[in-house]
Order: sequence, then C-alpha cells, then structure tokens
Amino acid sequence: MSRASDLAYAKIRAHLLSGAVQPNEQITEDQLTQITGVSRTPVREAVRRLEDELLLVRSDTKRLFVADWSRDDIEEMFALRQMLECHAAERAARRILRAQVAELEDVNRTLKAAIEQSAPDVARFLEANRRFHDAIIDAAHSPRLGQLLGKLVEAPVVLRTARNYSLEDLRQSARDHDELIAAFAARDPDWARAVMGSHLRRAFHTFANTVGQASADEAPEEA
Amino acid sequence: MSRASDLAYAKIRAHLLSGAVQPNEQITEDQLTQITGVSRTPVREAVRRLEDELLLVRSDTKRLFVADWSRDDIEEMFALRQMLECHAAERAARRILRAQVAELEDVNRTLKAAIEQSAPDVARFLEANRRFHDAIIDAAHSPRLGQLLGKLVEAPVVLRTARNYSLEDLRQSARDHDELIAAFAARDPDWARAVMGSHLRRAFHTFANTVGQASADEAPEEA
DNA sequence: ACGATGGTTATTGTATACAAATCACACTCG
DNA sequence: CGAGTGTGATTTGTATACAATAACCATCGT
Repeated sequence: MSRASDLAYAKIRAHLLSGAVQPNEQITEDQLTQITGVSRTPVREAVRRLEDELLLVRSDTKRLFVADWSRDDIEEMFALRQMLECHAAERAARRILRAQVAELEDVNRTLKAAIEQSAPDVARFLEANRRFHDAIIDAAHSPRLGQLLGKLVEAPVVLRTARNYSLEDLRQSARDHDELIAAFAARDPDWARAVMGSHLRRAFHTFANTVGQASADEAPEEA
Repeated sequence: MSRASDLAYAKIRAHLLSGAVQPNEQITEDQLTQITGVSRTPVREAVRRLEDELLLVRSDTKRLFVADWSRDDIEEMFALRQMLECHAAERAARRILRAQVAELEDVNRTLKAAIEQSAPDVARFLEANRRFHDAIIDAAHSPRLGQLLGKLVEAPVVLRTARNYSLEDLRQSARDHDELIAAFAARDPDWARAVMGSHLRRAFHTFANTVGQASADEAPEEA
C-alpha cells in the first residue's frame, strides 16, 4: 500500500519468520512500532494484512498473538490452495495466449538456472516459482481467484523456510512446470488441472516431511 | 471488530447497496465520515473490509471508487463460491455431528416458515439461508475455508437485492436443503457435493435471469 | 492553438494524544 | 483458603492535526 505501511508489513513479517518470536506469544502494537520505526497507524494497517494471512491472530478480546500453525492447519491450507490453483490451471489452459506461454517458458528457464549450478540458489528458485504460479493465475484471468490465492500461498511456505528442499525436489518441480507448459500449449484443461494437482500435492508432502514433524504435531513443551 | 468501525462498515455498506451511489463514482473518506458520523480512522478500517469484499476499489493512485460488478465478475464470483462451497459440503458430510444435522433441520424449518405464509418474507428467508450455509461451513471445520467464503458470499447476493425470487425458486431452495440434510445424515460426501453444486448453479441462473440484464450489459429481454 | 509548467486545492497517509476496554493482582468477605 | 471485586497498569480503539501526494486549473512560451 503506502510507504510506511508497507515497510511495517515487511519488517513485521520478517520478524515473525525469523523465529525471534514463538507461536502463541503475545505481541503488542507498541512493540511493533519499535520494531518497525513507524507509528501505530501504519502498524495497525500492516497487522490487519498479517491477520488476513493468519500469521497473526487476535484473542477474543482483541489482543494480538503470533499464530500457531498446526499440522492440520497447514494441510488444510495446502488443500485449499490445490483446489483453487487447479481451477486456475484449468481456466488458464482455456484462455492462455501465446505470449503468456512464452513467458512461462522464460520464467521456468530462470528457475532451472537457479537450480543447475554448483550451489542451488533456493531464494532465486522460490522467486521464479512464485512468478511462474502468478503468471498462471494471470492467464486464468480471474481477479477474485488471484485475490483469494494471495492470502494462501505465501504464509506457510516461507513459515519454516524450506531451504532444505533436496536437489531432486527442485528438479521435479521444474519438470512439473515443463509439463504444465505443455498442457497449456496444447490448451488441454484436464491435463493442466491434473498436473497442477500432483505438483501441489507432492509439494505438500515434501513440505510436511521436511518441516512438519518439528514444528507442530509434537507439543511445544512450554519453552 | 470494534464499535465505531463496525458501525462505519454497516452504514457504508448500506449506503452502497441503497443505490444512492453509482458504480465507478468516486467517494472520499471525508464523505464517509459524514455518512457514518465517526472519524476517518474507523472509516478507513471499514473501507479496508469493503475493499476486501470488492464493494469498493481503489484507483492506481489510491483514490476510492464504488466498484462496478460486471456480469462476468458476478459469474466468476459464483463459480468460485460454488467450488469452495461444494468442497465444504463434501468435508462437512465426513465430519458432521448429529447435533449439527439437527441444527440444519431446525434452520431449514425456519426457512420454510418464512416462505409458506400469505406473503413470503424474503428477508427472513435470506437470513435463514445464510445461517444454513454458515452451519455447513462450520461443520466442514475448516476456518480458512470459512474465511475465504466470507469474502465471496455476501457481496453480490444482496447487491441488487433479489426480492424478486419467485415462490417456486424459494421452495426449490428449501427442497435442496432437505436433500443436503439427507446427504449429511447419510454421511455421503459425493452426494452432498453434487446437491450443493446444482443448488448453487441454479441460484446463479435465477440470479442472472432476474437482475443480470438490468445491471450489466446488453441482455436479451425475454419475459 | 497546444503542450508544458507551476501553483492551488483535494485526498490520502502518518503521527500523536486521548478514550475505552481489558488484564493482573491484591484484597475483602464468606 | 477461595471466590468475587475494586484498582492501577497495559493494551487496543478513536479523534484530530499535520505531512505527503495526486488532481485540477490557469498561465506561459513556443
């Protein structure tokens, strides 16, 4: 949105993801003004966004807490994302333009380049991956859908930053993208939907396997 | 949320739906403070909510306008709602408790009572209808899903208030609800999903037929 | 006449002071 | 002891003044 409010959003988000705070910990707006360096007004605006993304939650009495994502929450989120993004893929396959297919190819080239070097650059991979999926939503030509997905995609993917994707995981993603592109080029909605479905479902499992057990299903013994 | 902010939300919403303002008309925060009687701070909070629901939109330069829902927008909205609510119905069928089925029956009795009198009470029908669908989402036990649907459901259903549902439309809705309840009682996810699908799809067409042509673009008028 | 330019007004963004609500905790009364 | 209850301290909600930005409009130079 605006300068201070965006800054606040970015800083608070980074703070939450940095692990400096624990789930269920209370956090006051005043603390956030200190962290961000802006006044409470833009902080509150940023907080509202983070509440939408469920990184922050309010108690019944409006006090602010760091959200605790249980494994069920994460699974649910992935399921919703899968449903919406499969729909997007199907829609995109019907409407996509040549230029947009070309763009997807381009982005996926960047993505592969980020992987295929001595030390895979996961940050660049994630960025390219995001652009790839954004481009599909764009091609689906459904602003509402984009808006809904916006709330879902970012949150837990970066929550416990998944730097520990294996090289093989990354390569499989790139191959999925190639197949998606093929489905789009063929304008085959069923194909696109199916590929997107397995792509995201696999992503969920690798995510769950690498970080799932550490964060959630074991009770945090009141650190 | 809070007192003034909720009041502002309700008043602005009512103002927008009253037809006193035209789509694409600019509307300033100051005007809204006059309409609502509260200061800009809670007005801005309310505006953010209404932006989420796409009743208000901002220009690239942050100026505020009354949203214009094209027929495509409405159709898209219904499609998304259908997708999400079918999912909810399926999920609910797996998890619903006896007490919740009983509640659905109760709500649907109220709904029928609103119809079956000399002059059908559409307001009461809509209220009961909303509670029915809310109860299903509740039973689906997926807070995220509920959150997403919240943004979609209200907006256009009331946008051009569909007071012109025919009695037969209302009765068919009640019958759909009965069948949904049967599907839940049988704990049959496929059945529930299918009924919900046709229920909402029909709702879309009656909506489109009664109000579609007036609001959006050209439309073959046929009695 | 036409487009660029500067100043003026309208509108949104931010900071801050204050009001209302809620919590924590000691204290009373049973 | 233990459950209610009042009180000071925290925290969130609201109003308002001011700052920054964008739109508007008249003027100027060509």
